[in-house]
Amino acid sequence: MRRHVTTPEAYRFWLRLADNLAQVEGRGVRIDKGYLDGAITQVTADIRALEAALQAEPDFRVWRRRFGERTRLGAYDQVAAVVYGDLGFKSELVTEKKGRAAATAANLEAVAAACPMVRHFLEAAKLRKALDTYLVGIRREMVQHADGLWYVHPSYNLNSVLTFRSSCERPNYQNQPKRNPRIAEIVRRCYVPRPGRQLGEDDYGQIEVRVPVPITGDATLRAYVCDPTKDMHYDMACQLFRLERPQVSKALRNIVKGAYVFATFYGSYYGLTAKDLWEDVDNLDGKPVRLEGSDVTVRQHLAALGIAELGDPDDPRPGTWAAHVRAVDEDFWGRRFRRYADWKREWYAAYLAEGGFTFPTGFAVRAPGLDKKQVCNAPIQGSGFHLLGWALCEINERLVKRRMRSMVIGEIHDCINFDLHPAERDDVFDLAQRVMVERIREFAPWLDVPLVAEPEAAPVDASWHDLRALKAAPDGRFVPSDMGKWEAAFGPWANQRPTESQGAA
DNA sequence: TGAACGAGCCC
DNA sequence: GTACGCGCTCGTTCA
Repeated sequence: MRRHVTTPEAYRFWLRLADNLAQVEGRGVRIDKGYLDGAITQVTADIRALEAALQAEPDFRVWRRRFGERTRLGAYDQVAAVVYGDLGFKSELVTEKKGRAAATAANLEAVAAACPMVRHFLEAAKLRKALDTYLVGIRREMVQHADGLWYVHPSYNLNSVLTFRSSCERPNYQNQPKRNPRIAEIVRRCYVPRPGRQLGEDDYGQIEVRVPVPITGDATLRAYVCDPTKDMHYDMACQLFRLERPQVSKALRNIVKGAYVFATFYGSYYGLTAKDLWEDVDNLDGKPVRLEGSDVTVRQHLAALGIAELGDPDDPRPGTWAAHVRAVDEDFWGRRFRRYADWKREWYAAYLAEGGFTFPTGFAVRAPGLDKKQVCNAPIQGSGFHLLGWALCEINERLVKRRMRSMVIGEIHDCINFDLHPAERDDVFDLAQRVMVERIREFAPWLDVPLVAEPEAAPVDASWHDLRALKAAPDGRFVPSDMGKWEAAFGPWANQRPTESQGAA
């Protein structure tokens, strides 16, 4: 029987990463204090306005009657008690421990159409999250440097995650809002580069799909990440919704990617994914999703095929959406990704027999009582982060050794964040490309699939919200992927050079 | 005062 | 038979 012991190389790598992340913490990320103070004032006022509108609704009298002086306009349990207890709406979801009607956005969204009070509550709740967790959280952690400017110093941990990823706190730089455009702008505009410089990122593309290829040996997954003409999210969208690829919009592909493909790889199943898909295609920011280049909604299209209802996920009757997604699940694991499914079974069985498992990066887990999902996800998520961590070490050490002015200022699991000197921008992205895509094989010789690095940059002196994708031009320089959009938004690309006083590199 | 809970944000 | 992976931070409630 194999004994699972972390290798000396893995220990050395972990200490090296701790050293490099300590340097990253020491530098910190600059904050636009003037903007932050203004944003706190503005968002506070916006919340007050929504609270006033909420209180003006007739339904609010019921809330007031129930809670009186204890009324808290932001309390989830209060709005749930009023809506599901007093106003007669039926709750679809219950809380985990106490089994009460859940006040989640997913549950309340169904009520909001008929109840303006709930609509105001949900809108205010989003802004409160932005204000309390993010804006006020940033201000609490902000310190002034000798240059007179303000910075936060997010702290990275390498000892708190089961899968040997990092975590981050005070503030958590790894969960700053991104998906909701309005909230993302409010918060990300706080983060700015040092004067005369620009923020940059380099992301590992699809790392969580590439890493399992050598681990599981799945040939279908290998083809998806090696053949640029293949796209598994489009393929799954076609299969799930019985469409041809030109009929699948980007929006529908993204829904399938998050609500089906990744969820299923992570261990979910049709009982949950069918419900999420059913709801998501009917409500993308309040609107139903339509077929590409057509007025027909996805729900209408399914109805025309004879699939008109979700059905009971626990007992799916033929002709329901749940039964259809169950059949897709069976095809997903039984045919399409058969080898991946076999690997999961074998990997978990070996864990039960041996009491542990070892990542390809040399990290060993010896812990009883882990379930199959944890055991199968850990080596993939953890190893993906280790690739990023090794690249961060190489890049940071090189930038320091060459006394470059550009610096690594953060890390978010599969991406590295930079504060760039404009004159060094191309050198940094070139270095990152070579380390992340080519030299990474020195660290991970087991990696037998190509990796891709996806660079992004914001204009000089612009905020984290203004990042845009770059691509390598034939001359080796990095230019905006969409030059037209860049220049429409930010002016001539030629302006993204160092100022006179900064000189050349 | 601290733990538990429920909620929402990220990859 | 399966039954969404890994984190951090917030406000409220309750002992």
